[in-house]
Amino acid sequence: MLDMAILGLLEERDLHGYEIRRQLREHLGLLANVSFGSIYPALTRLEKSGAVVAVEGGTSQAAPAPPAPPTGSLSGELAVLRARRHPPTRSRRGRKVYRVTDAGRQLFAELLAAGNAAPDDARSFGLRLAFARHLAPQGRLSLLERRRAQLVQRLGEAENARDDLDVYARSVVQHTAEGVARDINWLDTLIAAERAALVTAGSEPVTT
Amino acid sequence: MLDMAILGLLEERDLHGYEIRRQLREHLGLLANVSFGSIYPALTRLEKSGAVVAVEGGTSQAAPAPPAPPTGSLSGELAVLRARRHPPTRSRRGRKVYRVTDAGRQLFAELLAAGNAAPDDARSFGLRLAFARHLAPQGRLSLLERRRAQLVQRLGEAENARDDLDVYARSVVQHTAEGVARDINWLDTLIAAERAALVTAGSEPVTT
DNA sequence: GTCATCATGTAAGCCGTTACATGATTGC
DNA sequence: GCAATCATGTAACGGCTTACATGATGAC
Repeated sequence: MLDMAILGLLEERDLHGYEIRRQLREHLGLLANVSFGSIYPALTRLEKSGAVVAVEGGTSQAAPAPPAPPTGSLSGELAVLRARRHPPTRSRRGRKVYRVTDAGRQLFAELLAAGNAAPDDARSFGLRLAFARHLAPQGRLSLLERRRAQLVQRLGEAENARDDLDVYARSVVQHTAEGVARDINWLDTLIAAERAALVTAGSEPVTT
Repeated sequence: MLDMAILGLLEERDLHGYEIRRQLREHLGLLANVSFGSIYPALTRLEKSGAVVAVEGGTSQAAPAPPAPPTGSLSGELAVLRARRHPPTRSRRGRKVYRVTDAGRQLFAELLAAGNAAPDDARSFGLRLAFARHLAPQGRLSLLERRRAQLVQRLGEAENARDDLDVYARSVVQHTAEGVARDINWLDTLIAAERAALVTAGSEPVTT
């Protein structure tokens, strides 16, 4: 899961470990507490497996990045600008900047599509959805629908909402259930949007 | 954390591993997927450390349970009734039924109070709150307030809500933030209730 | 010159998982 | 008598955390 997150971030632009962590915590919010003790080994692993390479950065800033699909990605450009803001000067010592390889991109695609039935928890779902733009339209749709089905089931099972719980336990259970219901509504709007996009895609170009 | 959950459940009534698991998934919803591979070792560990004992059950049903503080616990009694519903007959083979000891109760109290500053994640907080009735009023209050502070902080940090995210990532971040805000509101009502209870406790007996 | 921040890494260990192995009891 | 469910346990491994160790750079 961490691997997927790292590859996903590197798909936008080249990064070093320290930066990756920051992106993870600020950017995504999910995986907020991921520690260096996880990231560096993960990067080493990915490098050994050929999914990423360390570009002896110097001044070489972000790769042009994959031609960037028209799907709303001024994000990349803005990011480059911001990165330039506090001066890139010289490559501060070590700073191993990593770049994703073709193999890495493929691995990312697999990881993203994987768990295509595996009961993914909230975190892994959130992460996948955050990278959903790298997914084919149907892939997005099935991701959303799968998640929805899971939540519906969970809600159903919780319907045995025991009344033999004390105030506190009951409050927790109830609040959780409401949260799940809310998530389902959210998913419904997303699913509707995807469906709409799928339909219009046939006739006219999508305008995000 | 599992230990705490197990002890908490055993504090209501004696249980065997299989039942514990069911309670965990149906009852609490949290820790829904906890597996036997976790539970049995945990029970063994707890038994070795003297926190629980295996009562060679036979027909000996739930212990009278600790005198049960007046704080709304008809739950225990109802539970005993239900347990009796599908016939206790004879003790089906192995069925190691565990009972919490005094040491176990003390351990539970410690575990419950612990992390009294440790940034507890949603799960561990939910679990603690679910067992909040075993906590002193001030303990409950500080549990709630600590959690609230954490969430507020998290929301604050997320306020750097980047606008350079694509549709999907942004949706995830936003939805998550709304969820946190919702949690804070919930905590506020709980905190208010606790405060009110604290105040009235001085003058008249609490009527839950 | 010293402190905060940036930056990388290693080692030990926790907490849980999956997969496997086994067997009793009940219902049909 | 066979399957489904109840019930307990073990072994291997995975992923992430904490704590530790190290050092460069920039600000003041």
